[in-house]
Amino acid sequence: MSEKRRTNMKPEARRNQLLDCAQALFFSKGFEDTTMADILQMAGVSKGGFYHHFKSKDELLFGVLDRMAAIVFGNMEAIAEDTESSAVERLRSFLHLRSDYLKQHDYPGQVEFFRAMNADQNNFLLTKFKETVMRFSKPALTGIIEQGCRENTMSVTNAGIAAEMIITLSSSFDNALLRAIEARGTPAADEAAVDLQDALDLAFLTIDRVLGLPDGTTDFGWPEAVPATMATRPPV
Amino acid sequence: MSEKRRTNMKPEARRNQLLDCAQALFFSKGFEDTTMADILQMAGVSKGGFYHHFKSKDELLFGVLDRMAAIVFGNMEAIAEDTESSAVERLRSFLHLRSDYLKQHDYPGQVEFFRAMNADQNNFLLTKFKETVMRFSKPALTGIIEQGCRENTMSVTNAGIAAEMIITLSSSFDNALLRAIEARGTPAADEAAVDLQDALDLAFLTIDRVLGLPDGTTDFGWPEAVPATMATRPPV
DNA sequence: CTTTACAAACCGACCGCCGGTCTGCATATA
DNA sequence: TATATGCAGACCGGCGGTCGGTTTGTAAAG
Repeated sequence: MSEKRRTNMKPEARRNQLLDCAQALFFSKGFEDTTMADILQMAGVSKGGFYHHFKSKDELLFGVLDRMAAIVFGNMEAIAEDTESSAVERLRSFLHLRSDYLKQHDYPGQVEFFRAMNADQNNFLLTKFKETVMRFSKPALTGIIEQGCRENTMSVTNAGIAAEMIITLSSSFDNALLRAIEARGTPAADEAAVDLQDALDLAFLTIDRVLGLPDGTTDFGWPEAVPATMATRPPV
Repeated sequence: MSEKRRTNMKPEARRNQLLDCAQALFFSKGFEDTTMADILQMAGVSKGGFYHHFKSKDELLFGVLDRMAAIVFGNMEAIAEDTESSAVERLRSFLHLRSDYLKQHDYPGQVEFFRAMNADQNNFLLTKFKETVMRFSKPALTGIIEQGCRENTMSVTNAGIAAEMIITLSSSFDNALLRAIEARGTPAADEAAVDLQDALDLAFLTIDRVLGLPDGTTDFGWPEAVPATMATRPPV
């Protein structure tokens, strides 16, 4: 009668499948609103099966983030190992990684993603995501700054601390971005767009000044970012 | 037989009592690890009684934070309404609110508090705390910066955005502070202390430069902060 | 080509707990 | 006594996680 189909898979394959399902669900429904039952149903595996591969739901999240980071920051190694270019050039490349990524992928989707990540229910996910970004990008940026100091184009007393500050700064305009996204299609949209542009400009101006570079050396790398953001469809 | 003691209280009194209990528990055990049962037991009230005054556990947290902020940022109004002093003086006063608070209260306790707040289980609490700080302090700081622009001592294009950035910056050394706290009593303590000092210095240097002030204009306001931190007792 | 043996993958009923609801009672005031 | 409201506590659905047991792949022994 009822077919009790069962598919044994190799550990790595099953692990990846579970990570796939979890990633899709976490980033659509949110971390807290995704239940183990959701994941199990989507993967077609039982509770016992799941907990054979992961020891908790949190670990599953960490697995997702680490896997993502490994992919997203793949380009970073090229910059990190680039010994030809000047420190300033490498810094600019580094800072453009984010905008390059945004431009190359479906931007409206990214905006929705950002919106979802900043909801209360995704607090934990967002924090862990930021931690992951910090972990993966700090070493490379530190190296760049150290090179800049050796070349006398940058001047800081502690490259690691400066790197940390810059990575923090890179998300200092998140608030403005979130407000701009929420303001799409409302009367407050124009003011929010100006604020967002100001926030972007100020963030990179600050990076210049922290490192002792001339104003205007660094930029977001996507001049049309603000209009592009405002042009995405507001949610119904 | 069993005495069914019951104490009807005035709504405001009961509300405050519940906030007191919740505050004590949230900041000792953490938000997620504090159950409703814990709070109810401590307050000596039933579930029905509690939910008559608050509609959820989250709302209780918001109540705690708002009440705290109203007290902690009480001093800020004096600065905000101070029309005598120069913008730079007011900025310095504003930035010293944090160190003044730390100095005046039991510092080892504050360190433990900070440590606890940064644990995973308090993620939500910490985020909401930061949001509250932002909400309460941004208007005052914006006003100060606007004054500074009028007086031509500061130069920014968007005072509100600059204020937001500075408030973000003020917690940019949280990472270094956390590492230093965790390193107390270990061989890595000295290096962590140097990093922390560097992070503090860089944060305020950055504030100077964001606002176009001479280097060294602003500071944390507590030169002995780092040794004082390292001297607190590490946990067993 | 079996048979046997064992580890690994997997199942799903079950558990403890948590935040929140609901019905109804106790108490203060008029 | 009538009414409003502070309050009690049994109850609920759902959650993440556990555990004893079953199925499956595999490889050595017969």
